[in-house]
Amino acid sequence: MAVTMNDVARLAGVSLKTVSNVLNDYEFIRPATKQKVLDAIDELGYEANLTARSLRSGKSRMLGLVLSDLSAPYYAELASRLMSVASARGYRVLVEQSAALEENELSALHGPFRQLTDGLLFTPLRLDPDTVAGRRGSKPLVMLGEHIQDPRFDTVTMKNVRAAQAMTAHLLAGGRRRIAVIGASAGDSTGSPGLRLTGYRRALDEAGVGFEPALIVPSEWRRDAGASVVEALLDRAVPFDAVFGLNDALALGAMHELLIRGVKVPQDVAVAGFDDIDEARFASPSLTTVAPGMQEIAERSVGLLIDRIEGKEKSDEGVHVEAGFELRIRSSAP
Amino acid sequence: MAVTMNDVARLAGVSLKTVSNVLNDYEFIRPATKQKVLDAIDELGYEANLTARSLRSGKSRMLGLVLSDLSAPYYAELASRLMSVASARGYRVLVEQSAALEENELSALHGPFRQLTDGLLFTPLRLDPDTVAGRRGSKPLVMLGEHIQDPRFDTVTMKNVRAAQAMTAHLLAGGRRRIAVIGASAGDSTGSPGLRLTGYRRALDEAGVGFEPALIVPSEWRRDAGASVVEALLDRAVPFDAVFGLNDALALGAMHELLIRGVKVPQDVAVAGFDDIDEARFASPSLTTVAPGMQEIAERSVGLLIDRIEGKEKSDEGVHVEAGFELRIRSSAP
DNA sequence: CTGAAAGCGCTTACAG
DNA sequence: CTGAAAGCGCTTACAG
Repeated sequence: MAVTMNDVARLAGVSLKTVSNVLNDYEFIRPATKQKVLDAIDELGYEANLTARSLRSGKSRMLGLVLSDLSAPYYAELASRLMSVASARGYRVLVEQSAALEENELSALHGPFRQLTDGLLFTPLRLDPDTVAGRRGSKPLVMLGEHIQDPRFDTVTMKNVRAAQAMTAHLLAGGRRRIAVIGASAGDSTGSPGLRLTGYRRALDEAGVGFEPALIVPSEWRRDAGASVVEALLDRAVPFDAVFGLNDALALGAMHELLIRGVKVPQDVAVAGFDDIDEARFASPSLTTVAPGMQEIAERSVGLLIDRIEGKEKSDEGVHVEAGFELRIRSSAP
Repeated sequence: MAVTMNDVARLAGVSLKTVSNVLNDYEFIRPATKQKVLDAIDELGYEANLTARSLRSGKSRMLGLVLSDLSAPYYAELASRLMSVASARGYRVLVEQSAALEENELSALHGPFRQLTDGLLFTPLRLDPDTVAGRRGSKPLVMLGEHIQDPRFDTVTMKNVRAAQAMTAHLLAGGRRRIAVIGASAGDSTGSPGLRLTGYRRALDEAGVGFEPALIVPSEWRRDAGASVVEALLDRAVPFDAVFGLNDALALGAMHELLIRGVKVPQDVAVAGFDDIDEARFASPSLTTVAPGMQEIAERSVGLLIDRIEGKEKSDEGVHVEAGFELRIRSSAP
């Protein structure tokens, strides 16, 4: 059997409560008593049982993280940083993949996953705000991303509109006039696709360039899907002189297909992405993209969630954080 | 307060034990009784408290996964699959990043992380076998990878030597004679670098090509490190006509640097990698690499670990699984 | 088949 | 500053 607090108390010749006091850094404790307890802990190799602590205190010091697919590079890099930040504050992160399925998002929101964790970092792709509001339970919840924009929720997001606008302006400044957008539908106005498309349209308006729906192509945000879309565009003979992929994975897939088809990047077609995943820097040609302040997103979201859990953030309304961004101009769209 | 089993028992008019029996699928239970309990559960929206269950039963239905860095693409893809496989068997995965630091590996092996989980999928990069054997505790442990090769441990690994040999033979068959290996030191013979280097040497021997230590360059297995190594090689004017990167990330970084320096791939220098991450297919040129049976590794390792946890695998000795591999011949080394 | 009781290992009022 | 006791919500022998 494992060593318990009782064993420690017995060896140190004190009560259970005193051991608990030492473990929880209670301050009014005689140094000699504390030392006896510490010695006993050391001698027995005692380690607190986190499950028991969790049952009694109602806190697990675990954060939940729900995202669609951990193997998508943006999520992998984000999850890695979230875990590091959480770890520095004494929390672990339990990840759940939703596969972008509504039922999985729902069960992550109010199922057993939820009671295992003290708070949730939630990246829904399907659920609507009212459903989330209805099922959110009483534990803290921080929304990551922009699928749900609702003042009721704490949210950490990025400057999607302005970043996409800046990137489009950059492409226009380079003389591109027929910029295909991959990863959104022409009618989108909400969520990451819609916001980024809005930024694109604003830049077009500012430059006096007409919006052409045929250049807006929906796609999953994956490499293979980006490649397929370019294939279709080329086969349909829609002329375009730039591709703005709404995330890097998709942009890299698109670029791959262009190069295979003998289209020169950036000479014939410039390519830009969004996310600045590590892969973007090392692609050939290296990918021009938007760096959305991932470290800032990680720090602010974990910080906000833990502050809610620990009662340090008490605002009645949702707290809204928008991380900064930078354009990374590289060879694919100089 | 949350709904408890007591509330369910009261509403259903049965004892606690009966509710527990229903929840745990005990078979000898009157259908009518069972229905009453099920109705009460439904009416109250009862959900079992996993922490309490875990404290009492000693099982958390969580698997630990320790790896150096979740943002490395191979680990991200592997973790994603491990989580899916575990989920299908009713387990969650709690991930811990070690940053390839010995102290982190140690604390993951026998610290609080360990008691939270029923078993561990462990990818150590620093610890030696005796240390692991001494601190492994009593819970099941499955080693992933080849840093530790020791009959005492359950291990799931890949055919490193034969795969590297096959890839090297492929490069030799393409007429390459000066194949630089990036990611190992000339003296390595164990661990992933050592085993893959051994395969390389065997292929050289078989072809009667001499081994040249100057062509073996150590490097972290990351894109940026791969790029730096190529920079150094070119600056030192070491002639080479192929690069075998011991993982894909590094190979892709190396390829990027070659292309920037005006070296043609594959005409001047062929490039091959190891892992077949999704990125390899969409690189330009697409990367020739080894597909190490990642899905098989995920299924076998999770399966073995859960079988150990549930007592279905009782072998006294370590079970050893070696997943198959395939060469993926693409444009970077046709 | 079902019930009453003990106990997993902690934390937390409550006394003193 | 410290002790004795209760209780978090389950599961599991033990009776019946």
